[in-house]
Amino acid sequence: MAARFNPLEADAHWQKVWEERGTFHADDRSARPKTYVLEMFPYPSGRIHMGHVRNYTMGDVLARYRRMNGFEVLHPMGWDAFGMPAENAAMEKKVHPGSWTRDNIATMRGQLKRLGFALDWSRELATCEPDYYGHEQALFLDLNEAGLVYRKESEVNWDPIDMTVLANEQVVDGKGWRSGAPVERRKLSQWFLKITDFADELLDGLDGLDKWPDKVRLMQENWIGKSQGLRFRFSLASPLPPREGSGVGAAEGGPDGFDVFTTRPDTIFGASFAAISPDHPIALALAERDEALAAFIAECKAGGTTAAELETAEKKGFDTGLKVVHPFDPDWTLPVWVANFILMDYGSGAVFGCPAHDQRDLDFARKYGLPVTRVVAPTPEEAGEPIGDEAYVGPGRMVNSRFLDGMSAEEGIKAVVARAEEEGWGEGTTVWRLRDWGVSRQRYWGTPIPIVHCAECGPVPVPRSQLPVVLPEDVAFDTPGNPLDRHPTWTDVPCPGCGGPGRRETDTLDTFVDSSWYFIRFASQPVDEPFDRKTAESWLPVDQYIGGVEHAILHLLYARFWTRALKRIGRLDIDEPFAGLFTQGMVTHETYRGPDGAWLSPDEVEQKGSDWLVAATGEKAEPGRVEKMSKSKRNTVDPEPIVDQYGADAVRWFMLSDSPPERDLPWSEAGIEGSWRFVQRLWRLADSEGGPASTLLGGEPDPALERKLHRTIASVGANIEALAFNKAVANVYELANAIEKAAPSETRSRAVEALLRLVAPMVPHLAEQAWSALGREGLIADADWPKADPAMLVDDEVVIAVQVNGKLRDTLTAPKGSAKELLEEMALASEKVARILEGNAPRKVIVVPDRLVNIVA
RNA sequence: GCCCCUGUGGCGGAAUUGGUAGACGCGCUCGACUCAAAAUCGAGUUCCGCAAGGAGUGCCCGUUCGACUCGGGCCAGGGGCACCA
Repeated sequence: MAARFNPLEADAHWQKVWEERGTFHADDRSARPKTYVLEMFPYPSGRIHMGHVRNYTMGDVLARYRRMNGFEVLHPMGWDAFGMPAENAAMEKKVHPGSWTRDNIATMRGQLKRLGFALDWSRELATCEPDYYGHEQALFLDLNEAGLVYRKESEVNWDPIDMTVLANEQVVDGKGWRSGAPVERRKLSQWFLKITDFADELLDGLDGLDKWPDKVRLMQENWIGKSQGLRFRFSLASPLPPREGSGVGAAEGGPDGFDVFTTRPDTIFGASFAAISPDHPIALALAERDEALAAFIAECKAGGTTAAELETAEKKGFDTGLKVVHPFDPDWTLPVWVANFILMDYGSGAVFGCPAHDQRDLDFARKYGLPVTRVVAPTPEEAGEPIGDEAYVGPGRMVNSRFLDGMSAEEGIKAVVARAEEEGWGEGTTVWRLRDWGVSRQRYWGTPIPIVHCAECGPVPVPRSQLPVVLPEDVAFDTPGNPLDRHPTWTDVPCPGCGGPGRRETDTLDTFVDSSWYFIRFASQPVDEPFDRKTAESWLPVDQYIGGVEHAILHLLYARFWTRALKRIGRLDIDEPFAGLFTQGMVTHETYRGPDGAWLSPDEVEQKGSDWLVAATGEKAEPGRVEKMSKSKRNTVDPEPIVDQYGADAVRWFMLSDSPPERDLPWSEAGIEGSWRFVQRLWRLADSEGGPASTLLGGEPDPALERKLHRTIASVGANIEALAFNKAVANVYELANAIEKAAPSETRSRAVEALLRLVAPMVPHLAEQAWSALGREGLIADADWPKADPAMLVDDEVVIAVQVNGKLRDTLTAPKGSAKELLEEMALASEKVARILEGNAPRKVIVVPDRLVNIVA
């Protein structure tokens, strides 16, 4: 064997062998049990970053481990290839988004291949190619036919410079993130998917996802935001006031009331006002003839929408002079205010204010001098207690509430809902925070929405025979806006309905649609349809999905919706797309700032004593926090040169070591050096067995090493299964240490071979190289995972802790399963114990068999 | 504001159901090898203390023979949602 492991040669060699043999091709018709391991596919931004390396290494270890355990593993890779960065690059660098994207894919594919991932590259897909998005268009039409798609006017963030719609995340302090222009609210006709139809099942389905992190389930639950309560109608005590100057009353047929929603109908007798949103139709109608109100509404809209501004925003209101009638008392009227804290797009855009039991309402009431009446009291004594600065939101019994008095709050809720439904002025309802999914994007680089607009027929679906609707290639980005809008040879087509002049829909689909079904296409990719149902169902759901927590809500919720929608329309009988989910932490690195406050890259600084200096100038530098690698903080580390220097295995090993995978991993030079050393150490260990000449014959058995080996086999497997890679790595180190210390023996030879199998999923190139150097048949990738002998997992002797008053004083060794009496006797015989007891008899002795003896003095 | 997570050596972190805290790695110290260095190998490394011993898992209480682990109350850091009625 060579003295050193040479990753530059070995990596390329084994990657070629795996590829030529098709080692990691997933066979749809395999008789082995199937498993599907998937990492979130990357956006082809240009180059692979450390986050990708970490993500794909984790999935790879699991995929290779399952393969060695007899599974047919589907582990595919593709590209989430549509999106804005390609268009931005087109504008800045004068390249076509398509060629920019495809170049990036080529670069990144090459980088991924150098890491030796066990991927089935024959299933590679890119969402920007017609053979993917054409099928997506077909699925869109399926959903449309099923009534799950609709078109509606909706407000969007419009950037007047870039002439495009911005996502909320792209609006920074009310300005476009790129142009810096103040963002306008515009109404546009947009396409929506009816995700709200699935709100209940998406919520209920979370309960079954027991292999998801609780955190993600909770985030989705909050996002879906189910609120149960009462929706009821307030009647206006008098019609809308006369139109100014006209002397005429409210237009006939005008509103005679409005709906409100509450989760606390029990507090109805604590109502002291009604409040409507500044966007409420009644507010808008009143504003037409009331300049003061119009000014107030304008003021509300001017306020910032950032979290910090909302936090400090004052509760502001405007008394309309209108009154509504209390539903339980025709003689009781409440004033109607327009209030800045009422949202038009939640519930009905109107509420009743119960200041005693809602903090917002209380702040509002105190400011405008409205009455505050307690209607819930935690104890009878507190029934008469006035409300101070804090609303009472806890449980209690109803007071000052007529027929509700004495009930619990829960009983009160039921009673009011029952009465409202009986009398016909309200009903128990569920209100969701979840909104329908607006999928229209006024952009070029996305899946064209397969619709043609016709003056006669309205929006008409493109016939399936004409799919895919392919993006035109000849587009220019020298003018802002969507180039599809000014591309007549593409847009102007006959209406599929009547044959008259039609115009293609120029909106493209949100890229989250692309990622809502790619895992299905990976499982089955026929040419003529999106997927073959039987084949897809044979792989799905994804057994283990791994990715960043930043997708905890949107992507994962959309994919869950899409899967359920396909089920509802009878295309795929899968409820949940991802049975297991794991969200990995970020790769972080130290940060530094120079004397001018500018970020410095870590190799621009050097340490001198306890100070950090700018290497070039000798000025003082300030170390910052260890943060997520980002270009702006200048603390990124490009994986490729690292792979050049240390090889794929050292990088992979580092990604798995030390930090628990769900937590952040701090990158360090010392860490990668350590991984490199360990890879070489594994090689020397294999080498110590003498290469192909090693016979595995003769020598004495080594029972201690044997036990260590079997323990390690069991725990490495369990830890990989649990994705606790850092622990699996620690187990491997322990075994390696034990083997190194062991004298040559038959056991030691077998231990080395087993060790290679154990590390094969993590450092596959080294494992193959050593396997072959030891003259073993075939590939270690095809080898079986070693079996742990259960008999070897138990010791025949155990070390027993001897405590006095719970403090460790001594240890003793006893045969496993020794009687309590024997252990107690042995413990009391301890000199150290005797010294502490000073001849006094112990008050009590607790013996935990095979564990400890605790003497209470 | 509401909800959630995390606090263990110089650092990353281990620790079945409450049962020997600090596995494993990094770093550091000393030693071997070397003309020297790197690599490698050996020993050590929670803190205080020469030692005996004592203290110790963010802080304070509590439950227990025994608490990193369970309960109550704080503090700090991170994340999610957010005038959600």
